[in-house]
This record gives sequence, C-alpha cells and structure tokens, in this order.
Amino acid sequence: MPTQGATQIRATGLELSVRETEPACCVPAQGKETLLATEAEALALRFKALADPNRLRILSIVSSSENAETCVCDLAEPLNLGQPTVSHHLKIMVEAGLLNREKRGVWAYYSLVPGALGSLAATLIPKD
Amino acid sequence: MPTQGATQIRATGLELSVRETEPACCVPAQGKETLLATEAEALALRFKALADPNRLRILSIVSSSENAETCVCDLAEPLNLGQPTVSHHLKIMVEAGLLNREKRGVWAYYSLVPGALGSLAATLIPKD
DNA sequence: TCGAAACATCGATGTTCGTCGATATCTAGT
DNA sequence: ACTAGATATCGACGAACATCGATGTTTCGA
Repeated sequence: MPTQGATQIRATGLELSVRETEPACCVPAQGKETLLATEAEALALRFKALADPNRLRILSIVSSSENAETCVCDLAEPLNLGQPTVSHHLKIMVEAGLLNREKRGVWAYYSLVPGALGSLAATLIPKD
Repeated sequence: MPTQGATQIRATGLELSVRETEPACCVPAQGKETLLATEAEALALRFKALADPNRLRILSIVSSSENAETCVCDLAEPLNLGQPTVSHHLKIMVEAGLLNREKRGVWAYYSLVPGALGSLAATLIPKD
C-alpha cells in the first residue's frame, strides 16, 4: 500500500496546496513516457547476456580471434569451464542477438553479430 | 605458449598429423590477451546493474526528470514496486557507479553519474 | 556400418537475485 | 521530547541462474 501524501500531489497534477514550505519532492516526470515495461524487459534480456564474467570473456575471445570465428573447444579450456557450460553461455548470447552460430561439419563456429554490441551501447548514451 | 600451445595439449600423443585437409579448428587466440578474470568480474558487476527491467526504467525516469534528480517516492508508484524494493535497486546502481545519491532533509535525491553510462558503452564498441 | 569426436540438451544442485513485510534510522516540525 | 514522514536495512521466500555429469544428436572417417 503506497503512502497517501505524495499521491495526492501527483493526482492533481500540479502544486496547488503546496506552498513554499515544501521543496517539491515527489513530483514525478511531467507525464512523459518512461521506458515501457515491455521494452525494458527486452533490453534487460540483452544486458543480462553481458552480466556474466565468463560470457564477457567469451565475447572478448570471439572478437579477438583471427577470423572473428571461434568454436566451442577454443573456449572451454581458457575459461576453465566444462563444454556443456560453454554451450549454455553461447546459446544465451545467440538468443540475445549478440552472436552468430554457423555449423560447419562437426564444428560450430561463433562470431559477433555486426553492430549488435554497438546498438546496445547506443541505448546507453543519453544523446538522441 | 600462444600459437601452438593448445594444439599440443589437445594432441596428447595421438593425432597431430593434421595437414591441409583440416580447417584448423581449435586453434585458440594467438597470444592475444583475453579479458582477465578479474576485469571481467568487475565489468559484469556493472552490466548486472543494467540487467533488470525495473532498474532500466529507474534510469530512464532519473535521466528524463526535470533537474535530473529523483527521489524514491517518485519511483515506487510508476513502477508498481514497494519502497524497500526501489531502495534496493537504487543501492545496486549507486554501488555500480551509475547513480549519485544526495540526501537533503528527509528526501534522498538520485542523479546520473556523468559519463558513467558512456564509459560503460565504450567498453562495448570494438573500437579499432 | 561402426566408432569417434564435437556439440547440444537434460536433470540435478548450490547459489544468487528480486520482492515483500516488518523494523530501524534519520529529519523536520509541533 | 514527541510525532510523522521518508528512506534504509533486515529476514524470508520463491524464482532464476551457473555449473556439472550424463546422455542424445550429428558428422566424418575407417
């Protein structure tokens, strides 16, 4: 249950009963739309893909590899992780749209989705 | 041990007779430093602060507020969250270096740390 | 056709996380 | 000092997560 005081001020929209005694806290964003819940959820999904140390290192390895292509066996060893764990992390980043997966023969090659990290970064800078 | 290092590890006395027939998989990054575990952990901590829908909406509200300052009571209602939950999210983002907290009287005002989001975004762009 | 290798998927487990209610702390005004 | 309001902290609970071992799937070579 929310408290009453601030709610009334908000409901009426402007500063009617509040005199100079109040420093006008709890006056929310002027009706402007904030991030919708659905967009926030989608964005959070992509940041969640970056919110793990091992996934960041995977990205680092993939992006610095020779042809910008890496297979699972290249990752498990330097990260000290089991192969199923690496596959799991890769899947998360593929589903987040950060990595491409291409299967050639027995191997699966992973590469950065061009511009994916850039567009994510663009959502962070306030300028528009 | 960069270039050939992992190859001999994988060999283990069996098949190192691979010639031009193989596309040379499992040849890891040639000596290129990947993200150290400690840096990855620190970076992941900051991305973790962005990996929640409600925290992203809090950032959106804070950054679009009039004076770029918001108090807790401005956030609890539009997000449909309890006050303790909002305080908890704010604390996480303050500890991640994304938000400033300034207490004036009874209220606590939160604002963006200038450049914090920008520097985080900078870690995402491949940057050549 | 069989077996080996690379990778994905499944099931389980211990940990972290988001949320809430209750409570503590801190401040301003009476 | 006392009270009321804003915020922080605490303890608990359910959901989500990272990791692992075991197993399934696919591909290639013998």
